[in-house]
Amino acid sequence: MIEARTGLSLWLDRLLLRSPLSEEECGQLLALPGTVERIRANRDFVRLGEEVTTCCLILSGMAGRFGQARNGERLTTAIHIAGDMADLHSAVLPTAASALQSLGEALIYRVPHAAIMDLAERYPAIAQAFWRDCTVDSAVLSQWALTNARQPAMERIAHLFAELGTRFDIGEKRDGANFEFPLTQVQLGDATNLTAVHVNRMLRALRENGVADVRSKRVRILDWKKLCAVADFDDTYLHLHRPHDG
Amino acid sequence: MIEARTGLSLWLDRLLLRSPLSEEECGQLLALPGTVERIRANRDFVRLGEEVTTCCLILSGMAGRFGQARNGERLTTAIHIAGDMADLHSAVLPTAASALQSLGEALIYRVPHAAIMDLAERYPAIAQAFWRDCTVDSAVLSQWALTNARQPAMERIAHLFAELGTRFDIGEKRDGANFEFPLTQVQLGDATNLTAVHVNRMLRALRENGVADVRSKRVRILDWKKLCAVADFDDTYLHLHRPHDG
DNA sequence: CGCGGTATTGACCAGTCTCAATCACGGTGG
DNA sequence: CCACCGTGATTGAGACTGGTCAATACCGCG
Repeated sequence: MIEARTGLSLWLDRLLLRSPLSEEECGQLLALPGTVERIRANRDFVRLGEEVTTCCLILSGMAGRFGQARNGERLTTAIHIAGDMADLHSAVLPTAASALQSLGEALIYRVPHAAIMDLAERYPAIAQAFWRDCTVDSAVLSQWALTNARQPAMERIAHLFAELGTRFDIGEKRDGANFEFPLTQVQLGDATNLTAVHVNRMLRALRENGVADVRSKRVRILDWKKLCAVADFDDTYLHLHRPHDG
Repeated sequence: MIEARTGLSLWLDRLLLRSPLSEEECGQLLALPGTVERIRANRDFVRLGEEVTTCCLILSGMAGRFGQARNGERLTTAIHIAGDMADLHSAVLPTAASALQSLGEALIYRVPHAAIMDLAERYPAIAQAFWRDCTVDSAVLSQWALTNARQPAMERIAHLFAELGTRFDIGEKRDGANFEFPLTQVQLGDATNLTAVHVNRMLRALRENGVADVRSKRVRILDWKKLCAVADFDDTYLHLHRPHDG
């Protein structure tokens, strides 16, 4: 279970960025029980409307959260990377309003709601940290909605890359300017509300303008400044910087 | 302060739909301190990026939550009615990521974060209720994003009316098929991601098809069945029905 | 080596936006 | 009591972003 431990600690690091927790509380969080599960590429591992009893921590790979219209069209509303508790919200709202799909192959750690809620009940600071984390998620979603609604196609795609790059840059040795990106162009379209055809055209434009090169499941950001300018990107909404220190 | 008491009790009713709370806990919630404030029509009363120290309970009127792109364009991400704690999330994330604007004239009750967090710390069940409520808000936002992204103009507008009608129908004598709606067509466009011109054309179409009549700050739903069909509306995402009773 | 899924490109189409003119209505001052 | 004014509503004509349809190329894998 070394994998799970690493994932929990990644997650804890992120919680600590936003909420102060005592030694004891950290220990309790790192000791959360669960089971590791390997998810094959592009599989739904939480289905829409399902009654869920666990939260899913991403250990490796990526996962998309998405909603679905009655005609079956999907819209990805969040992309989760290793160290994200993808559906912490399900602990208080177990009927999945949005589903989860692996993007490429992924490894997850399923933590029972019971264990999560038990900690929340016994440690007010942990409850607050959970609440806050869900709130940040919601802020990210709100930005996502704004970008998808108000920006043209290229800006939307650029924004997604800028967001992911920034998140990869935090707290790890991963390179925010060159990261694995296992989404197909269709999936990228689901996230940016575009057709695969148009995604393709925009990726070409981004490459030709020397902004970013997306190829063979990998994003290479060529010019971070240009990317942020194109994307109208400002990372404050991600709340990845401690409010009261350096 | 009779007004404030009524608003708090409306809010409590909604909390109780989703979370069980003891007599004592209900009493504590109803006793939350705060100050009543009258907001003139179409005024921002929480500005973007501002450090907030209170949560705003809507006592009467309507308020819009919105995000803003750097070019100043707004996107309304939620519409709040009387009895909604519009920015409960600000209690754990005081830097306003989205602003609040009165839609028409409104009356609000500002509750200090300190009082909210104090209750959350002393009563785990209250903390959980708050967390759950923010999560429902997030689910609503997610549906909003899906609708705005994937549905054509008329469906989006219809969906908004269906959602509001449903929310008005709960727990009060207000009529969900005929309610005050003080938004201008520009503001309605901000919420549905359309221009005022196109909103106007779609409202006409809704009227001509006998679905809904929107005129002089009032929505009249002519045919609820048709409206839901047009809107592809399903109210489960609002979580307005108690999970375990009738 | 062939197959299935993915990527790429082109030609054309459609929903929504933009620009612009006109209308309706509530409030104000004379 | 009425002319005036400003905001919001309504309507038309034309432009543009992104979607649809369709053909072809690529690539990993059995």
